[in-house]
Amino acid sequence: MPAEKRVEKITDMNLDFPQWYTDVVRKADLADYSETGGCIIVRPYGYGVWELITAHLDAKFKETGHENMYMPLLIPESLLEMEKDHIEGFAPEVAWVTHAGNEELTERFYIRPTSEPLFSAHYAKRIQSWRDLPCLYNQWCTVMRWEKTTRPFLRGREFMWQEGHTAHATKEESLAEALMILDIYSNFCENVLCIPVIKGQKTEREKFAGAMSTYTFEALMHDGKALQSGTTHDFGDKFARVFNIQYTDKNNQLQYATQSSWGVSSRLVGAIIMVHGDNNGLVLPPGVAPVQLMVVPVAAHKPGVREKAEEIRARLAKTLRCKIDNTDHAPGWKFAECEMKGIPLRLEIGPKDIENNQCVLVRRDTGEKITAPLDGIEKTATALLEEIRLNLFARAKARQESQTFTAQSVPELKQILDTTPGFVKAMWCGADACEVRVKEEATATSRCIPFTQERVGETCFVCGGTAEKMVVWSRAY
RNA sequence: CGGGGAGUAGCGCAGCUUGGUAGCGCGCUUGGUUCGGGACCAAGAGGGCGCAGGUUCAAAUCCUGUUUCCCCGACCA
Repeated sequence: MPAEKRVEKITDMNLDFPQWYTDVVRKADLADYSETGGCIIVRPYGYGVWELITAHLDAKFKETGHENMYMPLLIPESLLEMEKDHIEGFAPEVAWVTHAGNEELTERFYIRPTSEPLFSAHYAKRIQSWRDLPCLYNQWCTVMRWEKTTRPFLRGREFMWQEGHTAHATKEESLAEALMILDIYSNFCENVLCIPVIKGQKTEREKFAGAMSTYTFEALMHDGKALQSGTTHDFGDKFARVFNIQYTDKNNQLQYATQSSWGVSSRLVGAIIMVHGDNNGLVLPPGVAPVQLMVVPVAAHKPGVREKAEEIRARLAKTLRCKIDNTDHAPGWKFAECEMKGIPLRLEIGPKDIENNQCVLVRRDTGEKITAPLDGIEKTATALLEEIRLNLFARAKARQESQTFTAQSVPELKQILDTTPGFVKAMWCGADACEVRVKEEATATSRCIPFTQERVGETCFVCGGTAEKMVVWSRAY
């Protein structure tokens, strides 16, 4: 009893969400701070989650015809001159390489914040004929953006991501690509990460620097703030005209190629934490849990327990990611640890269970304890993991719906966000000035123009003009 | 970039007001007893106080500069 008081608990998420987030990151051992300012150390457990994310997505990219390749980390300054909007968007956060040893370089290089210029320059060389199209490339790498404020996984100076870059013959094709990838992303988010998302298009103000149109999927975090979880961009021929990416079509006519780019980053790990986590720590969706089931032997010193527990682990390891906790901590410590790390299922087995040829399964999502026969435990565990997956999504979906509102005026939007943060749907006339006013008066930004439109009012909620689109607004990370 | 907070043992903190050469809890090591919700006893190891200057006989403690981290805001791909 006094022992329990000494245990450092994580901060209550309802009292101090940012602190809770940091506590989870560190106590679940996902990441640590590094000696390099603004850059985190991704610990093996956090990297394990990322590896599973990459494995799922990489398979999807390949299924849809994409190939992985790798571009240099450094980009010569000369390429920076080329796409004006793009550069203006990135320039403030670009890090430069100016010296080699003590020698000042004649041409400076910048560390990629994203690789559109390199891919575009490459396409300009490689693409000659309609037969060279499409080019469907992707690279897994890290990028650098010199952020002023950072948060583990959510915003860092260097972060892990994937950037797809494609070139096509027509505007229809580059648009179709951007939309198809958006579906891959959002399906992955919903089915594997169990995070419900709203898909839509970014407004002119919020779109990617240099893009013709940007598509996004937005998720709602536990504290009611939105997280842009990934984006896809259709460039049309904008970059092609700057980089001179031209090909000869079937009619021997010179044409500009069209392009798309798309990316998701290790920010998804942050989304998982903030959507599913609770006051006991992390809650991992089974699909990306490095350990899906932890076997915890109870009274391991008693004859036969350790052996039996190991036997169960070996059986389960054939069908799922499974470990056994053979440390000499007390069982209660191990239980708490499993919870902190978000392991979806815990299997407790002790002398009493062995006597009855059973074990106790504990769900991380509900805390429910289930006594299950050892015979057929593989099937029981697998079925439970599937139930957990469905429940996590259903739970997050219900919360998102309960935190989605509509507003008829900017003061109403502000009032909602000040009291019950979430998504707010409101009609918009399409004018940039109105969007700016929302930002100034309610400190909210447009998250997206959802693909699934509904009319939640008759006129623009800012100016009262003709309502063009329903837009989802919120405060965002 | 603006406002606020903080850097003392691996982690969480106290000590700075009133300078005298660093302490507590957890963790760690060893031995023993334990083991179904963060066990207990005993014996140990470990830091010179973010960094750089300055004042002083003497600096975690005072002064100056600098850096890193956290929170809020601005900015943001």
